[in-house]
Amino acid sequence: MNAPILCWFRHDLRMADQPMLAAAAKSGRPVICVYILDDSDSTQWKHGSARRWWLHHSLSNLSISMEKQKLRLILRRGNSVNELIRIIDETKANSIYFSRQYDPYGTSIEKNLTERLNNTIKLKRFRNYLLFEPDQVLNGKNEPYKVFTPFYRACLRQTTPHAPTPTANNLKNWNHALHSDSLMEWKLLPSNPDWASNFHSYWTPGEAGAHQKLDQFISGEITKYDLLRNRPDVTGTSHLSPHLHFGEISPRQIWHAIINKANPSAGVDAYIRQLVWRDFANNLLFHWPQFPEEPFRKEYSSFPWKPNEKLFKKWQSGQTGYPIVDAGMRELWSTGWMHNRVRMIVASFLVKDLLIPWQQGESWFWDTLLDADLANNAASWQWVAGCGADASPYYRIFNPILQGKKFDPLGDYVRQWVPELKNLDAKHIHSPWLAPHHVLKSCGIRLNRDYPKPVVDHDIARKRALTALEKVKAYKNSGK
DNA sequence: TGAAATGTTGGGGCG
DNA sequence: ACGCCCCAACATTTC
Repeated sequence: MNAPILCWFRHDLRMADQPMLAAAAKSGRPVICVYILDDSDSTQWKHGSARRWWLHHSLSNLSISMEKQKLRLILRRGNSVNELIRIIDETKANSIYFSRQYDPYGTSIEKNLTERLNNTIKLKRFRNYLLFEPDQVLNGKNEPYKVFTPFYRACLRQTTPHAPTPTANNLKNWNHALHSDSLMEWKLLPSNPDWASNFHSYWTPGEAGAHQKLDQFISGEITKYDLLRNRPDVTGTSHLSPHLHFGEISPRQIWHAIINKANPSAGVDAYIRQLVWRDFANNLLFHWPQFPEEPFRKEYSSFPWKPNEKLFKKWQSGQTGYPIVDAGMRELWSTGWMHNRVRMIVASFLVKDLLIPWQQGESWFWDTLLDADLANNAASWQWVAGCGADASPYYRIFNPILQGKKFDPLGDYVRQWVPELKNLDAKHIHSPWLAPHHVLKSCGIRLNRDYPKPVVDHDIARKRALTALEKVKAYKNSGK
């Protein structure tokens, strides 16, 4: 009669706007809260190194929040379905509540669980990772959208995302002995070397940190978001991405907080639009599970990539000789995050100037980004590579010098992350190899010693990329 | 959520 | 003072 409810936490590591907890509280039955670290599948998309750091702190935080309500977070490691069934056996729980995921691995776990349980246990699936459900935003032909803008319009025509669920405060923990791993045993934190030692000065994982970032953003930059979001040299973005990815805050909470607290402005509209991009990426991944591995546009499988470990390492370590690219890659390494404008620039450079397969860049981002999200990562890399669903009609090659001048006009972003160039003036900082000798000398820069010369000449690389593209066109015209 | 190529304009140097 | 050329600076077209 009073069997406990198993509340299975996934990408929703929060207590507020948590419909599964609210529903469990309403039932009056005791709850067992569990998080499972599932490294069992053989895919390459396990938690990346940076995400493991975040996960550790997020779980630690969630666990403390739970203790305040006399709840306990059970940690298990292993195959999700096996562990859930094990806990069912150990506790005689008769329901599992959880939030739906949209990635291939998340959905396959849900499917396996449903099959294994075969209706013996009540499964209740909640929806709160996205604003809109990918299987409900469909075009006139009842097909998923492949282009962002129509998708966006269709979303805005839907019912407004409902208000956040009130936080449950009368939950009863199922107080019986139940094994939990200790978080430290999972060794999610890096050591030898601890490359994340500096992350705490940029990030506060956990629900409170998420709301702090949101409040700051709403009372500050949001009204100018449309103007500032492309400027890596100023604080113009919300920095919510890792919090969102781990579900420490839900997109609905963000949506409603913005609508209720911020003055209507072009900045607000632009930000909401970006939130919907997140839905769009998940929509693509949901309907196209191979999205992280294969080009959406088939003809791109004929693109003559030139994998090159040496150049790839220079890109990873921020030693390409293009300051805006190197600044971005070093920001990523130092902080686990990179400004979105710069992500596009470094991605374009890898894929178009170096002709290195986009999947390699995707994997590096997956390992180093705290906000690494399968859908967003795949959609963004495919977009830059030109093989995505929403590709532009022309082949877009970013010019790293022009992008630098345009979006880091004073060079402050470069100075912050490429300190060897910090004395260079704005005129030369995005192309130090073009600076006169006396300028370099007075700034204490010896090219190829203090800072590399460009690993490729952009003008030549650009022409090479256009030539490479001819293969794709020929393949397409040959009728696939 | 580009940028190169091409076209147009207008000011200044200069014969 | 005039016409001519040069070439920034800006606008439009094209991929």
